[in-house]
Amino acid sequence: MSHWLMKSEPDEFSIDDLARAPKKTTPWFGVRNYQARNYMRDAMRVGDGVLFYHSSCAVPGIAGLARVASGPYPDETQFDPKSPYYDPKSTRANPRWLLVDVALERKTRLLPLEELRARPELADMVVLRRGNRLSITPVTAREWAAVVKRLGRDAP
DNA sequence: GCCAACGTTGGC
DNA sequence: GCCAACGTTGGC
Repeated sequence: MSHWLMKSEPDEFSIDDLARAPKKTTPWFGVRNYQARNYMRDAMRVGDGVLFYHSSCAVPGIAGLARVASGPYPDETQFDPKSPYYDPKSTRANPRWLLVDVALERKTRLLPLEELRARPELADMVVLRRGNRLSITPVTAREWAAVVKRLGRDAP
């Protein structure tokens, strides 16, 4: 099993939105970066662990645990001219953007970016690398275990 | 709002 | 295929 960290802006789609979603599951729509797409298309497997990360907000950090819940399939928003994620160069016959479903495991306390940076055992996390902007990054088994340990119990 | 870092685009 | 210009990300 592999592990991943997936960023979402809580103003757009938060851990609470995921908790309210049908079956607590959402298609991970809107990714328009090839490397992140390739992770979803080629590397993710159903059941892989996901750290749900809140970005571009007052206190960025890990907000919950989730799982990959489907294989890859086309992101519908690329075909919708009214969507901000519309891609006129993509066709249904040859869709450019694929996604996977993500299902909530549990909401946790917020584990702030600042705390991630402060932990020596997490120092090598890809998401912490200088200049990193990838919205999906791999997480090692060791990092996953260390994060889960620090997350502790569920959010009240 | 600033700005460093990075990905993408497009002219050549 | 190079690379400058531009746009975006995302922490601060």
